[in-house]
Amino acid sequence: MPTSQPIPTLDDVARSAGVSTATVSRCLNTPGQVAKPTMERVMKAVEVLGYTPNFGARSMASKRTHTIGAIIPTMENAIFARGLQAFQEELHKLGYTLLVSSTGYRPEVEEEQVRALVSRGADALLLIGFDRSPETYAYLGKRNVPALVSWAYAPDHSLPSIGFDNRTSMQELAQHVISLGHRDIAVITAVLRGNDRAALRLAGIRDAMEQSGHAFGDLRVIETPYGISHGERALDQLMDGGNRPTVIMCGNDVLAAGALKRAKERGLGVPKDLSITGFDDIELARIVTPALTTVHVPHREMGRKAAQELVSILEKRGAGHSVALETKLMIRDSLSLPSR
Amino acid sequence: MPTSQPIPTLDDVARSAGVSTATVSRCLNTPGQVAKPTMERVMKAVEVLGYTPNFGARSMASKRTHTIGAIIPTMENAIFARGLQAFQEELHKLGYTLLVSSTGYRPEVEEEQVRALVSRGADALLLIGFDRSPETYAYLGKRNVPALVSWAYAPDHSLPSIGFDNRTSMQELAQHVISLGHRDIAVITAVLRGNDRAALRLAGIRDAMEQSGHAFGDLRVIETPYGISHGERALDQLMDGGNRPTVIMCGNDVLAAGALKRAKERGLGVPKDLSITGFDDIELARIVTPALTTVHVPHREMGRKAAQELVSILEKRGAGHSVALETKLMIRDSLSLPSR
DNA sequence: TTGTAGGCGTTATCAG
DNA sequence: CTGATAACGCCTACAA
Repeated sequence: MPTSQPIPTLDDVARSAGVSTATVSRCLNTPGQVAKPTMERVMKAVEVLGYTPNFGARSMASKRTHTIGAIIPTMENAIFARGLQAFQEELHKLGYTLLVSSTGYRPEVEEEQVRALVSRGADALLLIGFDRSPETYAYLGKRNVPALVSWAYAPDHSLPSIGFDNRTSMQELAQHVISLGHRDIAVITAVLRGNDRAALRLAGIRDAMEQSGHAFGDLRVIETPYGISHGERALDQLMDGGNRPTVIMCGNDVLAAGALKRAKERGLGVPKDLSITGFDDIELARIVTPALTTVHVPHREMGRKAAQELVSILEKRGAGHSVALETKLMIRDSLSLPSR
Repeated sequence: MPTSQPIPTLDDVARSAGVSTATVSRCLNTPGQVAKPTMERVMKAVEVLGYTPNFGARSMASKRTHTIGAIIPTMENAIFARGLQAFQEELHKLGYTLLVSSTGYRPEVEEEQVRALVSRGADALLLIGFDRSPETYAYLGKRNVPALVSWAYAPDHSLPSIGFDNRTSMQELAQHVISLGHRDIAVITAVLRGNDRAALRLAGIRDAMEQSGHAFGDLRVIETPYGISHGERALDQLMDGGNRPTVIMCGNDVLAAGALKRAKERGLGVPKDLSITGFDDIELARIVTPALTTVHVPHREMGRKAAQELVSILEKRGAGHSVALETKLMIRDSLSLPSR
């Protein structure tokens, strides 16, 4: 039975090393200003007592926490998991800690989460996309919390962003689809409310259609939550109705994978009878058969850059500037000429 | 240009509402003990000033942070992402916040992370598996930090665990494989160092072989990092050598998906020429063609239960008890009788 | 180079 | 039901 030791404090270390608390604090924070022998005595005491500084006290006294908060829709989405992992690794390198919180794609809880992270002392925040309540923006401004938007790019916005242009990226893919001859297009998109990335991708498809000058059947759009099974169901809805599309463009790879799976189960040849496209280029896209034609997004790079920018805003006290990352069309096998 | 307002404190709220700080604190923490009109005045002031309590100060005064830390190998692994998401959702329901940290599968950094989380005031910790340095265990004991192990189950260990028996789960799958007639088995496993889950799964395969009483070719084992591409490479190694296996059992679905992909590229029919099995049953397993025969692990339930147990340990001040979760064999299409 | 002492924003105890 | 007031553990001038 381990004895529940009292947690050692700076004071305990000071006493044990025979110095003042100020000296111990200096050993830990500004090692340069301490004489070597003193330093050694102190570090020894730290070691022996198993001392770890109390974060709350430290942040209260110094007004800085070296903590950065991130609010994402869900970690279960591979793109966020991957970006966040890179974000946290980079943060760690830079001496910061990550505090995560997820909304579960419920935009209405974001403000509460922002407040929670700020109250926990987050020095700055990483947010996904621009679509959020005015109250949240107001709070951020009022508290003067540095914040950076990712997974989106809009240089003229009040918040700096590090990401990519969802609209033109999807537009490029749509142009390619159209150039192949597709005129009956359907879309499976993530839920649009509170999700500007999804909305912009859909807009990109419409842009491409308009600009092509061709005539199209009406664009059927199914809006559905994130998840393979939702992609499967959406495909059924699309194919059970009359006038079937020759191509289904999906808002992300997961929906596309679901649609693809279901299409095959229904005996449809992909891409022979039906073409399907994705977005994101997660590993899943390479693994399914046929491999998904999709848009590659540099999630890891985005996470890394976001961390660097946030820290630079914090330490250089600058305003932060936006960075556009390149996406890339990944031509694979799930898209071909239309079957009819 | 937003004016950078000074951050309001309890004091500001108190002054603005014409009450003492104690009353404001009570309004926020024990609303029952405050008169209605007072309450309203205070909440109004809170609203107007945009007050958010300072976490550091609060935790310092109350000795409790309502924060639980989790240290996982990486969020990029879907099983952890999923479990963690459920963990955080449940925690949120129970009024707690999650602090995450990842080791990137480098066991040597875990102790530092434990200290970091504890110093940040984590009331308790969630850890993955049992394989860690004695120093880490010692620190946990010394500081008396409640900790719970997940993704593993060992009721007789010093730390309570909520998870499943990796060894017998894999053993069951191996028994099934053997019962089908396979005698040339190869294994692709995650790196074993610091990963008892992987080691136990491998042991489970050996158990099944021994207990079957059959004679086997020697068990070739490839140890490789996490990732689809590593699964692909491992398959090449296995199939480029002489005496090819009739089945490859993989330590997780991601490695299996990589192996499967590569096998198909090499023109091998799966399962006709080669059977492949996975472990975890992530969505990927259902999506690939042929669908993976694997072992289903209730990741979400594990995360949820872990959160509940941890909070119960904290609030009932009990020792915590271990819970074994059931895994389930998922018979799908990537495994069949051996081809020879 | 080292020590002293005040203050950071809350909560909790104890009176009223 | 409400108000003083003493911690909580650390940092940082300022002094020595």
